[in-house]
Parts: sequence; C-alpha cells; structure tokens
Amino acid sequence: MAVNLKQLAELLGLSQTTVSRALNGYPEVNAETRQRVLQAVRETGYRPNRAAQRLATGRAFSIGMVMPIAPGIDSDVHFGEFLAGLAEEAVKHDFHFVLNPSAPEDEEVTFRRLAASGNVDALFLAYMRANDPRIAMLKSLSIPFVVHGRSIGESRDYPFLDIDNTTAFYDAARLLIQLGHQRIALINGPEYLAFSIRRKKGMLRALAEHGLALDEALVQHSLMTDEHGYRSMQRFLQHEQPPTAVLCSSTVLALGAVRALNQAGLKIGEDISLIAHDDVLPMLKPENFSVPLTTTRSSLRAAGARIATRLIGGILKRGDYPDQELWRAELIVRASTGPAPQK
Amino acid sequence: MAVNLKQLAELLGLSQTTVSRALNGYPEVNAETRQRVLQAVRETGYRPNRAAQRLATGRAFSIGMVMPIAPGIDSDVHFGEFLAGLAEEAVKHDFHFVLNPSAPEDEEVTFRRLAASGNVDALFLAYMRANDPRIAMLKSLSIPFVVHGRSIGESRDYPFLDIDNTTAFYDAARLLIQLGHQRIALINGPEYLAFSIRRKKGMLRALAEHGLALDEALVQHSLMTDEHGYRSMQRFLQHEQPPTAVLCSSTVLALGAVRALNQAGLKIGEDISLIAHDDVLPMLKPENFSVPLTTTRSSLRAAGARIATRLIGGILKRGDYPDQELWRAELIVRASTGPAPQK
DNA sequence: CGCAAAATTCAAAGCGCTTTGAGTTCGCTA
DNA sequence: TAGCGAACTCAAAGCGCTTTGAATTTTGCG
Repeated sequence: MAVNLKQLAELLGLSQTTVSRALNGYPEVNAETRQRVLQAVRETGYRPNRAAQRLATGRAFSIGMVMPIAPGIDSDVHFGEFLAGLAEEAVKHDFHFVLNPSAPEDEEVTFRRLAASGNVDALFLAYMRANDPRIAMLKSLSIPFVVHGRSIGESRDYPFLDIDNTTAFYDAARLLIQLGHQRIALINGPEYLAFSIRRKKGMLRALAEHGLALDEALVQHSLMTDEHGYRSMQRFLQHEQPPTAVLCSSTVLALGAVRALNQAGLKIGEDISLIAHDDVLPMLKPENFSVPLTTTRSSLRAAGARIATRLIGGILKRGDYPDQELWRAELIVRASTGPAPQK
Repeated sequence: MAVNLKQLAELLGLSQTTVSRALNGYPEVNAETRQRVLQAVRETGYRPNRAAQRLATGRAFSIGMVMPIAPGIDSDVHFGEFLAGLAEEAVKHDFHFVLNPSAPEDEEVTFRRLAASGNVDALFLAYMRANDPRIAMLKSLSIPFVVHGRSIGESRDYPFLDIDNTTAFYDAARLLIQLGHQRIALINGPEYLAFSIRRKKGMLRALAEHGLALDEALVQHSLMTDEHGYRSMQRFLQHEQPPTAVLCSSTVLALGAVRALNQAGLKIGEDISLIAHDDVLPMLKPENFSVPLTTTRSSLRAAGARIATRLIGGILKRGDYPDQELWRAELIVRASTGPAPQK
C-alpha cells in the first residue's frame, strides 16, 4: 500500500538520491524536477519512513521532557494544558515524545540518562526556580534545550520562552493603584518558582513608584489550587485592615478567592477588586466568573506549542527562531476591578 | 564510545546473529554462550540502537494516545496522574509516546491516522462512555489497544483495565447504611462517563437491598473539580431534608464538599458522613484532610503503569498478561464516617 | 566551436539491527 | 563406522532512508 522512496524514484525515473534531495530541500535539484517529485508525493501519498530516517541520520526526531512528579506539580492543571500545546505541535511534525517522570532529587540523573540515550534530540525544561542548577547542567550536556520560564540570578545565555511576569504584575498593580487602591494583596504561586518571584517584584515596583509599601501579611505563596486561593483570601479578610484589591497568580487561585469573597458577602469590583493571571485554561474562563475577571492573559498552550516549534525547528535546522522570547501578557479589564471604596 | 552489535560480536568471537539471538531470548543458543554474551553486555554497557531495531523489525516501540482536549479533561488533574504512571513504565522499556491532542469531534480521524502512521504499535484509550463508539472503531483498526475503564452496553470482548466501580460504591454505600444513614447523596463525575454510571449503580444497589430509594435531588454530576464539589454540597444542604451522608467520586470533589460543610458549621463524621473515591493523587491525601477521609482507594498512577506494562508486554510478546482486569478498590475507613445522627 | 565550470543526477555505501537459509559440530542409532 | 537428526552458529540479505564521490549534462565564454 504505502510507497517507499525506491518505488517513488522508479515511478519518476529518477534516482533515490535525487528524490531524497528534492524532498529535503537541497539546492542542487532542478526546480522543475523538484516540482515533479512533490507532485508525485501528493499523488502517491508517500511518507518517509521515520525509522529509516532515524537510522540514517542518527537523529531521533523526538523531544524529551522530564516530567516532574513532585507533589503538586504532576497533577497540576497547568501542566496538562502546557503539554497539550507541546504535543499538538509535535504531532504535526511527526515527532515523538519521551516523557520521563522523575522525582526532584533524581532529576539530574534522569536528564543525563535521557541526553545520553540518543533517544531524544532536544530537551525541554520547565518550573524554573531561582538560581536553577539544571540550566548549568543542561548546558554541559551538549544537547539542545529550551526552557519554559527563566531562572533568576543565572546568566541569561540560554534559550528560553517566558512571559514578562514582572511587567504583567506591574501593569496590574498600577491599574489598581490608579483606581485608588492602597492596600493590595497578592495570592502567588510557590515561593521558590521564578515566575512567582517576578510577579511579586512587578507588583512591588508599581507600589514603590507610588510611594506605597507591600504589607507582607498580605502575601501568600502556595500551590495554585482552588483550595489555596480560598484559604489565602480568607486569611486576608481576617486581617484587621483587609486589602481593597488582590492580585492572583492564576485563575485557579482566583476561583477559591472569589468563593471566599462571596462567602464574606463582599461585592467583587466594588468592595474589593481582583485581577488574576489567566493561562487560558479552557476549563476556567475569566469571563464566566460570576463577576467577569480582569486578567493578565497569556496562553499556556500557545507557549507549549511555540516551544515545540522552536525545538523542532532547531533540530530540523529549518527556519530561524529567536533564542530568547519574552511574551508580554495582555491586561484585559473586565468587571472585577473598580475604584477603591471610600472609607 | 557506545559499542554496537558488530563490535560486541567481534569482541566475543561470535557472529552478530548469535549475539542478537542470545539477547532476544531465542532458544537455539547455547546456555553458556548466552551467559558469555550477557556478561559482555554488562561489561561494555551495550544498548541496542532503537532506530535500527525499529527499521529491522518494523515495530515502532512506541505507544500512542489520543489526548482529549475537550474542555475539562486535558486540564484534569486526574489526567496528569495517570499519564505519570504510563510514562514511568514506558521509559523503563525505552518506549516512546505519541501524544495526539484531539478535540472529541476529530477523535476518530486522529485514531485512524495514528494507527496508519506506523508510528505506534499500540493505542491506549480512556474516558470511556456508555456505548462508546471508539471501541468498535479500534477493533476495526487492527492495532492492539488497551482501554482504561470499560464501556457499558458494548460487548465485553476487548482488552481493558478497570476498577470495579460498582462494587466500590456499593461497599461504600452499604457501610453508610449499616451506620444508620438513610438519606445519602452522591457527588459524581460527568454523567456520560462510564465510571460515573457504574458508581451510581453500585450505590443504588446497596440502597435497594435495604429497601431505600435514591432521591434524585441528592445526585449531582459534574467535572471533578473542587469548585463543583463545593457547589454540589451547598445545593444538598439547601435541600429541605438534607442528606446525612455523601458519596464523592473524587477527593478533588471532596475538597470542595468539605469546605461547604465547614462553612455550614457541620461536623464531618458526626453531623454528616463522607466517603470519597481516592485516586491516590499525591497532592491530595485523604489522611490530611482536617477530618481524615474514609475512601475507596485505587491508584490511578498504578493503573497507568499497569496499562503500559500490558501494552508493552503485548508488543514485545513477552510475558502473558490477562486481557481484562478489574481491580477492586479498597474501602478504607477513617474519621469522616460515623453513625447517622439521631433526629 | 571547444572546453572548463556549474548544475544536475546517479550508483553505491552505509546506519545497526533482525532474520533467513545454510552450514558445522556432536551424539547416537543402525 | 556410516548416517542422521538435533543443537548451534554463521554469512549475508535486507529494513528504507541519507550521503558521499563520481558521472553526466548544461551553460558560459574565449
């Protein structure tokens, strides 16, 4: 049924060499010949055998990732979403995955084994921490990689895709300040993760620019679950001087936070303002909240797809991708933000 | 650095044929020779080149899965957990994954393409529904597959691994009845999923055996998120005659349910009893709830690992695995269950 | 028109493994 | 002791692609 190169070449009256070259974009093929080849491919439905390509080229056509199985990460909804983007793009290029679950303490070994196995052409890395030691390690492994996020304190000379978390939360905080809010709280992700650190920093910067300080009692760090959002918000509300506005690192956290607010009988957008970061989880749309949420938005799935594109592009040596990308999150104003209540 | 078959054979003074056979367990190799070969493998660290094996055997050494990107599934925490188990096992055998995200309406096409691509030796299927059409389709595709869960109404002649949901919830409900509960509620997963249907059925059976009926107002179906657990429980509590006990299809749902109960000032295990199904999510341990949860337990990760084992075993034609497995969930009693309160 | 250079195309040699078909060797039977 | 099957082992032929080095055809110019 399926034709192979040999048959295709025969059909065209060409050598395998020429057909192969035509398909792989080599310059020494006559333009007209190439068209004929492409046409024949269309007609026959020829698809190169990946196993043979792997053997002949030594490339694996697959990308590896160490799937963290630390508590609270593997089962994180954000992980699935990102993975979907990555996989979606990979499958388009007929790339495989090697998913390697690993406990944090075994990660280094896992990475080494993966890189040495010859089973992957590139690695992907996420959940960046400050001074993340994995970056230096990967550099030493001489295998291409792309990082989702950025470390802090490390030199910046590695390929990454990150969103500008600092600016996102700076923008969000500034908006709140402009609306008259002075006491702003933060429900953040885990304290050791780089994005959390940056978001807090962005918020601090906006406050500082307006002569405001951040009350550490109004900052909570936790896994980004609904449950934690709820608890954090409750804690804030019990404060003798509760915040009039809150920044949330995820719509998942916001879900819990909103519940705590409803329960306390507070009107969102009036009594208290809320801005959340929106990873565009299909399950949790900010516009569907009882009071539509003002958000800083950046699609996690799109990030996954983009990283796959860069990884694959790099392996195939096609296209020319920037080594470092910093996406700016959009600040989308909906109904959950309003002027600070008058005392 | 890495040795290949040829070098290994040379080293041993044997032919490649013999070495290959020794390694692949063929019977016509002298036992002593085989030992020598195995010893040499250990010394040299020889690892067969997968790309070459793929080409020579025509097998892909990889398993495919269609990753559902329906709202509420891809980002489901349960998905990540299951995947971790699957991947963990796959990586041990040096198997790849082909993850194919697909919207439900494209699933059939995706499966066909995947099966025809030659990139996978076997498929894996989950999120079973009643009368699931995918089963007939997969049978027609002539590619091995294993289903996680079971359909309902389909003939049973396909390979699956499922837990005995009916019995699990039968057991749980019976325990509650024995404790004197008469009004029992159910917070279930999505109505169209087979496991939800079976759990309800198990519960109904236990009730019926004791002459009790199920009040449909005490049944909620939803995605298994914290949020939905909370809402469902709230709804129950507003009922003119609230339940004295509740069955939950997931600890994630229970999380929300517990919050609603706390908020209502009800004492769990005293005013109201709660049993949840526990998928053993590392993030959410039933023993860590404020009141430790009585659960029906079955590890999702273990199920993933087992399915990978069976799939891989089938492909390699190693070992002999049952075609159909029904795991029994353990009913573990903790503090969230107690006698029904006296009126 | 003739020839070197440029543009194309090709035959053949791998890539590292599995597997077929053909030896060898050895122990026994006749 | 010849003959035969059982037990092992081997050489060689692929698997379907890429790539090297050479051959062939065109093109450009003097």
